Amino acid sequence: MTGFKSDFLNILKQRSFIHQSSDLEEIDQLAVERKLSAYTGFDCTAPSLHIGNLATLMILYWLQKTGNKPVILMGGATTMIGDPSGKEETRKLLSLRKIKTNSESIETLFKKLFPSGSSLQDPLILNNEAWLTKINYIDMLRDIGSHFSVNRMLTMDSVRLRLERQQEMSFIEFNYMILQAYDFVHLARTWGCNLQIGGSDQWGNIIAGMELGRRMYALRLHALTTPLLTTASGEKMGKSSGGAIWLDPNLCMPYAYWQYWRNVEDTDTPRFLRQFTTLPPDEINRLELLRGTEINEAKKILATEATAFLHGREAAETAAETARLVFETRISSENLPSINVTRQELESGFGLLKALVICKFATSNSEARRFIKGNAVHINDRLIQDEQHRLSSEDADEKGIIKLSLGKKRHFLMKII
RNA sequence: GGAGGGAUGCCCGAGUGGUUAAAGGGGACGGGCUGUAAACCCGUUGGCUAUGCCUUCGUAGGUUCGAAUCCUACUCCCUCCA
Repeated sequence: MTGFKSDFLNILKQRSFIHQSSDLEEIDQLAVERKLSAYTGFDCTAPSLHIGNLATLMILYWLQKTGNKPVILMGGATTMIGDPSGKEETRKLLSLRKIKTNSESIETLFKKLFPSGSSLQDPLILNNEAWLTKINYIDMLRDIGSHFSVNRMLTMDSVRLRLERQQEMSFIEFNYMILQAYDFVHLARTWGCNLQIGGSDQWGNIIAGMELGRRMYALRLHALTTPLLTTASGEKMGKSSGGAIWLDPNLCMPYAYWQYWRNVEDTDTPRFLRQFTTLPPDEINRLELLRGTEINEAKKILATEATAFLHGREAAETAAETARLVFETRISSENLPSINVTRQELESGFGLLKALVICKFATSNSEARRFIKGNAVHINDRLIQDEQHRLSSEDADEKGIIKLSLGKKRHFLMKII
């Protein structure tokens, strides 16, 4: 019904992943013949990817699932330059060491998400450091630079928007596009890549690569971008409660990740179900029709499925169960974040303020005081208004657990041992 | 190389000698209403051993009873001219 011959494009269409593309018919044909080899490049500006990267990851997942080959490119070298696309100002240059540790930590995610067997569809994980750092400047200018028109580059959004706003654009950033274009051509020649996938802000960089391939070697390369992810209220996705939602479980626990999806806006739920779960379309259609409070059922499924995709089924079920106990039965689950406290430590006087700082609800005693003043702090569901309160075994339940709560949603356990 | 403008809290931005821990807005967080939603209303948004003390308006000095505000030097950014 969606009109493509390949499963790959049909799925992408159904799940609203296609924003812009080069010749879809050709991509369709390649996918049918299982000759599609698509790459996405990832910046190494942070130690983990975040929710904003998820759409491209999902596409790579479907690509592999439908019998084509995903190629993941770590931007070890391009991160040294800094992509100006979609950014209002120059990003500070990262130290080479930082980039290295970032790329290593991101790579572990890919190894987990795209396990290798020994088939043709095994993912390829590469780092452009391998070739870009070996380039000689004069050769580069003669072989590659000569194919680029500055006139044309100035019309690209990444450059044009900066110029129009009279914002600084350094020469190093101006070159970013050329390096990414070269990456595409290199991957095409060396590994047979014929498609590049990216967020919508990558369109200019991607077609620069397509054009370079055509000019240098008459290659037929293709482009596909995903819509920029925003929430219904128009915010960039992935920002919440003071920061990005990271994909690395060490930076964002599965429980917190589950909570993020549980708390999305109603109007986003159907789209997120399609994009970030692998549920069959029938099931999604059914969930989309839920309205009012029933939509909470859909959100729970969204949370569990999205978490399962990233952290595995078991972690997702645990998170779901923890949430169910905490929110629906008010029993504190053992799986909430916690620390152990000895009875001795407790008896020697354990201030509530200190406890709130330890469990990271507050960053200072002053902030903890403010929370208490604002009626935000509960111990075992009992409102505490005395900032001098000292924790004791009397605060614990029969199992010897003290549950600290900040607001309705954040809980932390202190287990007396 | 010459001339001018600027740097304020998470971000934007007002303030040009005392009532300024610094207006206003945004964001974030908390409370209320709800459905762990949105919208809306209210509150908070430097630190501490806390009716007080300490630190903060690019950096380092100085003037003054008193400085984000005045002076000097330095650093960085921007605009115009060459």
